[in-house]
Amino acid sequence: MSERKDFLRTIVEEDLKAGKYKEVITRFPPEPNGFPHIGHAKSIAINFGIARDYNGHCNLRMDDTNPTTEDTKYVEALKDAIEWLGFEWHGNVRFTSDYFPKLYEYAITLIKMGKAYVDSIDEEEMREFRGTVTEAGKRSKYGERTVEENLDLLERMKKGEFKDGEHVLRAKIDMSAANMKMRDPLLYRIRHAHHFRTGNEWAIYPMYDFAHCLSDYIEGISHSICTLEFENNREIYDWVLDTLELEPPRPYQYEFARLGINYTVMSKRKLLELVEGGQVNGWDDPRLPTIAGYKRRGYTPESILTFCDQIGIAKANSMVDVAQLEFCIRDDMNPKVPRVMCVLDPLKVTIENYEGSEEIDASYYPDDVPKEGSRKLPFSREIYIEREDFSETPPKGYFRLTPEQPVRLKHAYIISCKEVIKDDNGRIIEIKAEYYPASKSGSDTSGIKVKSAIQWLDAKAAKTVEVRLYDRLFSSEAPEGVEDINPNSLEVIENALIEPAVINEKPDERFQFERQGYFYADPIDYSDENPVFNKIVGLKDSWGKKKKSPKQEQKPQAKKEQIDGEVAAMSESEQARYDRYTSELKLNSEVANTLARDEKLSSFYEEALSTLHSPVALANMVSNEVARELKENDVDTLKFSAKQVAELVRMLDEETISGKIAKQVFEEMVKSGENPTQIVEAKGLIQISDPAIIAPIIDEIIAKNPDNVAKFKAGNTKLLGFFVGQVLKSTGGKANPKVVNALVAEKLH
RNA sequence: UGGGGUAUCGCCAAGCGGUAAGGCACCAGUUUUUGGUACUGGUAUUCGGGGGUUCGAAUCCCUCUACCCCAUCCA
Repeated sequence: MSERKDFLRTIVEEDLKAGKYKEVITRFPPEPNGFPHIGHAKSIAINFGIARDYNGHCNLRMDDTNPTTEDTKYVEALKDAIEWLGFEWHGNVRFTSDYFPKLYEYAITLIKMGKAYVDSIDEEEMREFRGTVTEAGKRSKYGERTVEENLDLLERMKKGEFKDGEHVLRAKIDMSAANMKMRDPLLYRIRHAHHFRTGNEWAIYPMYDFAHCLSDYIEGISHSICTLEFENNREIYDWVLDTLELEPPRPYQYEFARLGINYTVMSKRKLLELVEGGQVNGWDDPRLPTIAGYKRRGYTPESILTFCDQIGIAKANSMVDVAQLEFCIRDDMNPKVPRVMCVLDPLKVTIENYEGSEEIDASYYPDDVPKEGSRKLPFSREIYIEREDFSETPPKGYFRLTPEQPVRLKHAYIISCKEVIKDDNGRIIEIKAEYYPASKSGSDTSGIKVKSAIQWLDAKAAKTVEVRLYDRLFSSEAPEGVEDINPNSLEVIENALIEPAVINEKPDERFQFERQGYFYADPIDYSDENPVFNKIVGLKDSWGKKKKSPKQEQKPQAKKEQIDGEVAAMSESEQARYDRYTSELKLNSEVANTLARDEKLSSFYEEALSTLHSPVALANMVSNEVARELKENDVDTLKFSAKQVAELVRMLDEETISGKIAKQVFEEMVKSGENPTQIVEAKGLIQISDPAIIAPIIDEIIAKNPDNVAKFKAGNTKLLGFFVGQVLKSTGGKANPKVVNALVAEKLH
């Protein structure tokens, strides 16, 4: 478990501590209507991860309430994804369809309570009756149906007596609710369709908002975690469970931001378009962000999970950089995978002073990877190197082979270029080279310094392989659709060369092709006759980057100008109050404004003012602290009174307590409604202003923090606050901060 | 436009009135027979803007702005 908690884990811990649930039970509830992608992986990591961290469990539930879009092949894909990621669901796979009978019973209960009715208007009318975001809707006349009528109709709907769309069951809530979702949401619709599990048994199917909360409840879920777009649905979730007066405990819903990654798309619709439009080769195309795609490409489950862990969980819509994912897979591969040599674009090199052949022993792992294993590298007169590793006219900073610059053949000898052979078009077709016999890797006595070591392959022994190079599927950071597709996202190299050990010995299925990247033996297309490797990800390439963009000028974008909107005008009475507050009571305009514009606040203020004539201090307290409490509550639900607030301010005025303590006392009043004087007395919160008491505490703090003293003296004046904070902390907030400030400043100078 | 959310470095993200964590990316240096890895150091005088409260504000109050979600018999 990561030691730093996200907001969901914080909630779970609080609930556990409060004894709200015996056990944490989460669920991963996909609709089986598409292939899971890395966004699902995030949700899986959260739900299964939380269950694991708190010794609870996580269910897998297929939310199969819409028979027309769902299919059993998707449930298999979903199960595969979870297993591949290494999680285990609790018990059997659950299906919302398992609960159809129970759900139906709950619907009947709701009807009997007068909380649901059968509506029989058509879709168009329903839309009209729903109103708009700014206008209230109205209930159809069918809302008046009797319980008996509703019961009868629902039963006949279930039996299949009506056609699709003739009737629906709706919750009877509020057609003028500000939350559109609460305007009598649909609970059931008629659907004469074949369901992949229940067949033709049901003619009616529950809607998400009805089925989901109850399925959670039925399974004993404690924390129902979903994505942000369901925030508005939470109110129905609560309404259904509360209205039914179910036996506690009941689940609560929490939302987090779904995952977005740049240069790709994540919506089911867009993914489907790509697959069906033939832009990619199926759901497991390695360029797709589907779990099947990552798996086929060679990503490991560990790397995906690490990624999910690194990006965190929050509520801000965000777009994660693919570089973060790429880092995770590289980081996972680096210490695990054998290094091997592969040449993608071969250039022939003839070593003119070499006769015969030999086999060179070479470790699969570099010195910094503590793993054992090696293979034989055939070596003879004719070899291939990467075309990019030779340059006749090298750019500045080029480390590889040139007519003037020798290079090491990795694990073998140093060579230098003697002659460049070109064809009629001026294309280089061969290099004539010379090797240094004394330079053999491991026993080099030549004393020749080279700037780099390159991969190479013996011409006769090298094996031909197919290598598939993948680049990002889209060229735009936030692709809209097909028009943003990167035309070069797939490059197939049919005749790459690889060392024979990779094919013959098969030391692993994932490799680092030295200096190129990590590659994976394609699980489907690979055969001994036609080996195929997928590029998982390239190595970091600081040379390639430098070449492409010599200087990446990062101009700091100018701070964007913010336009201030109009502030709503004050009404006449508000204006009158404002004028009186500023002129008569000498309040500053901001405080007066806050008070004057709020009916509740101003009357509270004036009531307090009648007890204590301290207009400014009172105004500050009311417009800041009391305002917070009055935001969501009415005056009569508050536990404290205006009189008590006045009392608190009086203590402040008399300097019995500090402003800091006043806040603390106020919090207490909000919770308990106790008198401020009593709170202060009971907790001994009276302010300490005597320097004789404070000074020794400061000395102690200074003695304990020599580093910070030094930093302060070096000019970090922010640290004054640190010292004041420490002193206040050790006095329980009671030290008079003004005195502390003065004393600390004095002692540190 | 009503309601519900969100805003902290180029990208994620901690932070809950007392020194602006961390990761990715980036830059520099050291090591290196991978221009990889590893290691070291550098990157926010400032938290969407403006006010206010406070000895002290990213954190509390007011206000403005931008973005996301909601008017499927989808989930």
